[in-house]
Amino acid sequence: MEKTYTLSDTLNREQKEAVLHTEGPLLILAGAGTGKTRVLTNRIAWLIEQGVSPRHILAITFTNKAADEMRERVGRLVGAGSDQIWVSTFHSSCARILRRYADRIGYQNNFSIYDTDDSKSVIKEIIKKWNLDTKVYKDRTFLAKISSFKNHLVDTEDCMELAGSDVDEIMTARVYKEYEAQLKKSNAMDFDDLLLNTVRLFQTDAQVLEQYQERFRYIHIDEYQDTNKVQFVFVRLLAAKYHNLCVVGDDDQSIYRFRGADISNILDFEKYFPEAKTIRLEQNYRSTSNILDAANAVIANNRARKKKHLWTDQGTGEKIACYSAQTAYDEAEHIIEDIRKKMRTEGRKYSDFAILYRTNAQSRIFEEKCIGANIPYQLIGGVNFYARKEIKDMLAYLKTINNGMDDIAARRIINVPKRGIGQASIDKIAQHAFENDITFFDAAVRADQIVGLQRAAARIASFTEPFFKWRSCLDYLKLSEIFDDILETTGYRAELEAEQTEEAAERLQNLEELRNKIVSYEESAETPTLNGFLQEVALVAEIDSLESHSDYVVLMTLHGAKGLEFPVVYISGMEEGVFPGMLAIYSGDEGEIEEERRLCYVGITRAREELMLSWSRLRMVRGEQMYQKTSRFLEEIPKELFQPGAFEHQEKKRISFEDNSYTDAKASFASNAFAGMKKASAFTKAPLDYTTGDRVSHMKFGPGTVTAIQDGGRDYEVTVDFDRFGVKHMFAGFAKLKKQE
DNA sequence: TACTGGATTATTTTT
DNA sequence: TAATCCAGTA
Repeated sequence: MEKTYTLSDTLNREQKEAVLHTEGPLLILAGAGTGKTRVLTNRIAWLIEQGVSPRHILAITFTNKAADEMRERVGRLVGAGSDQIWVSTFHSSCARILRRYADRIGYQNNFSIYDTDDSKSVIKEIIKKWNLDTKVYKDRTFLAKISSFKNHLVDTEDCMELAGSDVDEIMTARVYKEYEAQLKKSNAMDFDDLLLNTVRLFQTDAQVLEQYQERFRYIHIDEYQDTNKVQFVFVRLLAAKYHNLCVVGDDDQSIYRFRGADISNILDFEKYFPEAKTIRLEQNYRSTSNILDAANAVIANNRARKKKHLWTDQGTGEKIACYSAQTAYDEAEHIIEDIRKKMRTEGRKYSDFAILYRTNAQSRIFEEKCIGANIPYQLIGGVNFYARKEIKDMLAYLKTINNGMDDIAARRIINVPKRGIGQASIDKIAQHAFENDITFFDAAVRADQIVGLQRAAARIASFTEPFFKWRSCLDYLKLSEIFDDILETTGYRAELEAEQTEEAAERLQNLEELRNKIVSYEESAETPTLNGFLQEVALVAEIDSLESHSDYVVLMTLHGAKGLEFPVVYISGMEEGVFPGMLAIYSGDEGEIEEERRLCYVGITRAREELMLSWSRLRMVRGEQMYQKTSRFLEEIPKELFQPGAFEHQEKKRISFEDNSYTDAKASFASNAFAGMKKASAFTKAPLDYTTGDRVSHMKFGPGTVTAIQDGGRDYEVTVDFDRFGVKHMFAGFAKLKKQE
């Protein structure tokens, strides 16, 4: 008992309340940095302390990394037994359940897990097979729609019904149906299927459901604001028996609407569980008040949210820095320079810094600058390790060994490395497989019986034959040994070695790294299997690779930063069209802008002590230079929170492409930005209807006289002497000057 | 069958 | 800009 006391002593009143409320549904509204992880870990520890078996506790986290951390922290609190708790992500949990029971819903338990690339390949095949016009029907669109259907528990039948008589919708429904058929035939599930099929399993098999309800009597869901419909149903089913469901979330940090996250899950929690208790955590232990005030000011502009008051007693701290750059290059340089300066003057470590940006495409410049400045950095996101060609190739071999029905995997590697099997042959095999309703691999095995393939048969056999050997070796050879044999037997390694290029060397190195991962899996798993390895690999997130104990500057997207914190945070690209992104602006949907604003809130609240916001006037967007206005989010932060002088300096540098008024109506702001962007990107120098000496008028600055016009390449740079505001330089495309008659 | 080069087109964010 | 696609050639 006394152990529990010390444990609760480190908690504030609300936190303690949340820890002690163990029976019945509980909603913890935990603002950024209010110690929700501490509450969760202490709560789990308390449960165990109360005699609840660790076996009966389930905790769903957002990433594998968060799961590991939580398990470790609970372990430190309670000692032995913590390894019995299920702590994992939604996807891993479902995969684990399905590995046992997928056969009850018509799959084999060794099913493959398709990543987005694989799914895309399936869609592409369908589009090709049906000769659809690729101008009209995009794989991306189908994929997004199918994913959305699955997240909303809409099956192919429902989908067809919903489509009504709309031609495009009917086509989508047909593609969806075919896609499902393909995956089923390949004994494969995509990411969404993991959840959907678990729900189906629970709904069709009362015995299995009951078993897991009994097992998970105490359920915890972290980042609840980012759950979608299927996840909600999954949770509801599991909790239906004991009702001991504790969810933690912050509606202001919901940033995954695009993948189906349904904010009403958290907003309406009390509706679904009328007996629910709600506890709000509002004391922030992370940031200084300047940072917190900025975050609060930004998020206050959102309408769809629960009002809350986050506060801190960490002191006011440093004011917020900002930097207005000419180019993205300049911006990166300044940030890197700032890091170096702080390393010298404040005695910081590299790992104190995080550079955040809206899109992965922005990362490259920072990478370059870090290399140039000799700063060790860790890039999170971008090209996933497991998405690299050589990795996917080798995994496809492993998948084909594991699940011969996996057509996507088999097709991927039938001619990799080159075996002289061309598209024509591959199509014939696929055709034969289709006609005889067998798998692609099996069709390849009997290539010698397929009309027109006799000549290629030997080459195809050289592909299929080794698989029989590998499959029979599975029981007595180690995974890593089979891996080595694949590299040798297929000549994959030899082919790369022969290339003698830097790129090939890098690929070889990546393969070595993959081998290391196999070895470490073999060492850590209690019963290592090929199946298990493939599952683990399919569900790792980029963020899982973040090494929090080593000394690196971290580069990542704002999304990636969720749940993390850093002493010093840089948020770059604070420009309309970048952040908020142009899709959000174009959509005209205020909800989209609000999502971006939440993302901004998440970004700001990552900072503990120092925050710098930066933007660039000029930015290269898909090969085109674009001039953009500063982000509206910047305007939403009270000026007095910024470092004194920071803005005067900006004003000068910013000249006046289009003024950003702090007082002006926000509404016109958005439409201006839109107009400006469109001009900057879409047009090439419309002829001007005024010349030097003409009287013109500007929307904001009023009347003035044109004193100079300079051809700036893409646009004219116009100098105007305004009657009331003095001389300003501006680009004609932005200024929208009207000639006065 | 494999490779080259020109054309085309795409852009959030991630399990 | 960068990745992907397609047509024509070896």
